Amino acid sequence: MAEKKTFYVTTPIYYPSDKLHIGHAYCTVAADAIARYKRMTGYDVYFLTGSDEHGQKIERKAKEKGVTPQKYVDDIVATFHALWKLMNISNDGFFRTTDDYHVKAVQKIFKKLYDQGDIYKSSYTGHYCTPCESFWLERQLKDGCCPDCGRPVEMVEEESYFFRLSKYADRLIQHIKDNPEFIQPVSRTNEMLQNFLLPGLEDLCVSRTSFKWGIPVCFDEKHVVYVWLDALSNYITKLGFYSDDDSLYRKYWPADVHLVGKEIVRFHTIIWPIMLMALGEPLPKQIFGHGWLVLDGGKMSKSKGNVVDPVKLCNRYGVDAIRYFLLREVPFGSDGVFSNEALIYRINSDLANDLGNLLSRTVSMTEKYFGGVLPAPTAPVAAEDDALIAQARALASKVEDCMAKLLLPEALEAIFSLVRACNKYIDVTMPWALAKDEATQARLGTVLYNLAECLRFVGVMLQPYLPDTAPRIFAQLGIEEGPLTDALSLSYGDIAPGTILHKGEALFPRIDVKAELEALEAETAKAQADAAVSAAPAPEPETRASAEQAAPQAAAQAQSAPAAQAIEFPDFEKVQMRVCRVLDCQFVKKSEKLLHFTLDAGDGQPRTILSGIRKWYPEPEALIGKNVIAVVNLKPRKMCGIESQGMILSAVMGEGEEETLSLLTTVDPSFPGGSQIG
RNA sequence: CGCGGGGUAGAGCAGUUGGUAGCUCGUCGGGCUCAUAACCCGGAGGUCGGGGGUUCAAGUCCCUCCCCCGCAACCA
Repeated sequence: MAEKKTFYVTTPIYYPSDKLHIGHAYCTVAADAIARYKRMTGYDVYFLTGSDEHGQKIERKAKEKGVTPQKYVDDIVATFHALWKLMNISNDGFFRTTDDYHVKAVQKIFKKLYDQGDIYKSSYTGHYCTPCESFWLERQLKDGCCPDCGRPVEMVEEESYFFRLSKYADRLIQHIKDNPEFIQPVSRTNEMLQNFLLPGLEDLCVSRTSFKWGIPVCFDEKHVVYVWLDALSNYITKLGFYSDDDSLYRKYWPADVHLVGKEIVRFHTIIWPIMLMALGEPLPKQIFGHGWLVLDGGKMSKSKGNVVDPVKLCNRYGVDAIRYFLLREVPFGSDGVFSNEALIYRINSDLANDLGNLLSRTVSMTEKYFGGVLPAPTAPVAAEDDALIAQARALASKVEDCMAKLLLPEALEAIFSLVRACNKYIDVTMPWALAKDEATQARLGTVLYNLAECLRFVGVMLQPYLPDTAPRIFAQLGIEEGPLTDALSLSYGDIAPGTILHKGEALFPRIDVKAELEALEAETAKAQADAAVSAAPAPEPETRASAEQAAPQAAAQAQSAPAAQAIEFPDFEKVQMRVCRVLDCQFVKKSEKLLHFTLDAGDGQPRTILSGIRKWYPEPEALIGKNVIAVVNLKPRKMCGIESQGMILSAVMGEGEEETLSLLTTVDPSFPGGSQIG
């Protein structure tokens, strides 16, 4: 017998800084359905998921809790395992970035890339906050200060290792063009090409010295390997790449699909392939960027108390109901909407009304009319039988077509369309009428046989998606796990006449929509109340969003800020401010934030300053003729192609969405442009 | 003119090479009584974002405008 074809599918490795939410569950359930489907159709499958445990955030959270980082992640990773067990996830391996084989392999990878010159040492200049020990990007800074602690940052030059992404960019572009399947859905391909690849890649800084919780660079222990390099490698190190035993790697690599969220498509389609190219290894066949499960009432956030917890949902409605919803509701490559209503409607209409009820009526009638013994299909085949049987026979290949393109909702739709056809078949053939007449017993038997056989097909095809439910269907149909439940030998007419059917519990009890929604709302309200209480004493950045809190907090910061950092007079003297008269003010095209000011700053010629205040001054003409105050000796900087020569001062209150801003325009209008401020 | 994706029944979506506008949910009416008050059928409901053009014929092709959503850039 020929070797089975292999299939390697992965999820991202999740970050154990908190409990997993419904979005993680979605991705993993989708990967699980794919893995199960491939196993069912004869592939030798390896399905990998895991956790991404390094990085500064974990280090810090552990410190806050007073435990070691390892202990901290161990505890959270235990909840990952529990969730995947609960949700019937059939992963073959569970990967952790803290596993020792991984640490060693990543060190070897780093060393190899260094030795061959793809990683080089250089220096990195950035904004550094000493107390927080962190570098920040220009755009992350808040008013030029550390976004975490609000203290000023300084420009620090630090030595770092860089990865020559640029060297491989052309090869990657060619690969993407030659393999349209590589990035799915295709719309992401353009996004990556146009936004990153074609404009030119910058070399990537791939080491850090600002924290310790990571994989040390083996030849320079001050440095820790950049978390993405560390994390992405999981897909090969788990298979034994660069270890004593790389048989799994040789067997399963390259991966058939990396399933990833749309937010990390970029890392998987640029950094990861280039790493593999540099290592001389084959690239994965496909990166699939799935959409998100978006909440009806806005974004999920802890402070709103509306984070959807998959554990609660599974306990309340059953794992398969949740799996079904996730797989059915999120279309290929785009977002799906999560709401309690949508969930309950799906469960009721598809699972309870259509599928569960079909099984129930079929088994009931067989028991009622034939004592539970499946009759033989002895009547001549009628037209309606033909159509139904044809649809059943076509099911497996239809599902296969969908699965080949990872169209999971469509695969389920195909299965449920057979379910609906069965319900219709019952209506058309009217078994209860046939039962009343001795002469139509053979026809009645044939009808029930066809229904049982179609339900077997449905059960077989549902196995990858609803692994708990399929066996329950088989149990009521009286068939054993074996050839009759095997998708590869699925053939119409194999269920034996004489099989004993048993009516069992309802597959999916119907949910009372009104009562259920009320109960759920009560729970949400409670969660929100809890969130409000817990947020008050310890407002973290993430939990600070509620409107009531934002303003007072910002005010407190504003008052304490001057006290925090006293500067010497010479420092103050360096800043030159002047009164400026607004000669002209317009929107900057292609920007939604910037206003373009033309000012008389007493320079003898107009001065251009850009200011990101369009939101508060939607009518720029109204500012013409006013006096504003500006810093005029700030280093000029280009934005949107225009050089801005200074900064206009304004008062700011609140932050984020709540931020309110007012230009300082109280200067006596008789003062001319150029008047000194001091 | 930064790149891309969209605007089709109350909601969510399909509409292949131009040829009667469909599906799921909801709604209204009917049928049935085997079944989990489930199932089946039918009706209502659409100027296919606006305008222009090509064509015997445009949701579909071309031009143009408007609106939404991602990604990128941008608060000196």
